[in-house]
Amino acid sequence: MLLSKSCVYGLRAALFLANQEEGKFVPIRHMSDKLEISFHFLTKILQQLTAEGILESFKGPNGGVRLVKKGNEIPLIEIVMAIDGPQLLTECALGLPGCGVQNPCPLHDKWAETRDSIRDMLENSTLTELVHKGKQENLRLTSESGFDILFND
Amino acid sequence: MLLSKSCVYGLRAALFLANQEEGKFVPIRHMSDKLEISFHFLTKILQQLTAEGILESFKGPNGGVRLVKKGNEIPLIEIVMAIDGPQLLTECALGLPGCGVQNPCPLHDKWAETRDSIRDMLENSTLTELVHKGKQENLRLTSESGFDILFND
DNA sequence: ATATTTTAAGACAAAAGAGTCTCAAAAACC
DNA sequence: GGTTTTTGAGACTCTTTTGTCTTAAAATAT
Repeated sequence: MLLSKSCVYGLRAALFLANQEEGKFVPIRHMSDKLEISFHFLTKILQQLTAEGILESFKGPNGGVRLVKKGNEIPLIEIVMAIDGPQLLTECALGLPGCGVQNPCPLHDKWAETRDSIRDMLENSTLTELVHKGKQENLRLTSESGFDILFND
Repeated sequence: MLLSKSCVYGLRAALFLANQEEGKFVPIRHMSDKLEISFHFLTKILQQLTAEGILESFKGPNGGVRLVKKGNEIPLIEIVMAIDGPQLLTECALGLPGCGVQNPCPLHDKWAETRDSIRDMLENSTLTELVHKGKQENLRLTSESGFDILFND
């Protein structure tokens, strides 16, 4: 698996937030319902994103979480780094510690190329970009429903 | 993590075998010592490769395992598919079941591209190719030693 | 103040991945 | 036949990931 489940849930939630009215706090319970993710689990994941400064949270009635920056300023890589850490883009494909240009494994060069294309994808896709694409084509954010679920309450 | 640890160990062992005299059975104990992988764990992994028809095994003195095909006929993807299965190259990046051209998630197109570049790398690198590269430049197959460990007994 | 709504924190449980161990089965050698 | 060397199969343990639950703390409203 490329991304952990936590990371995937974090990405889905971030896309959800990027589709909301800017600056509005959205309750995690609402997101967990819409995105079909366990409330407590999602809470834990979003706490990480809050700790990393990607989200802001507010307690109490009308509280919730929201993006600190605008969605078009947040590439996917930020979410991935915050949750899964840099391993995906730094680790040796053969698992050898300290593999790098100086002391490579036989796969190093080829893997470095592939890794760069993963990095590029994650750096060059912003939340807003994917939300627009998703809305235009009514693509899916859950196993069943498309982006429209984010509106019909 | 892109590949599971089992898969990485399987790849290292396959490279080791591709560097041995063709047709010779190599005891797993010998490989586990050289590659610094737990004997029992490596045994279990290589049993999978045997079950998948990538290795042949032979019991008793002078027994061991060997590659069924020549190393230059075995791309890395064969080992990866045998151990980790096709998930890496089929699964949706957002974890949505049934994501595909018909019913894509917002990341589908970009991820499909990236995934293709991973597939290409794994399809276009053969064991022999990496062994040659490794021998020429004395690259590493373990955390400490280079390819020369495969010779010095 | 008290009750309600929300996130925060952390204990706990279940499942999957990684790794160890034991015993059986096959082959070779004596 | 018995001993040794090897893989095969499976039970078992440890660790990490995933997921659940409980309680606390902050904010709001009445």
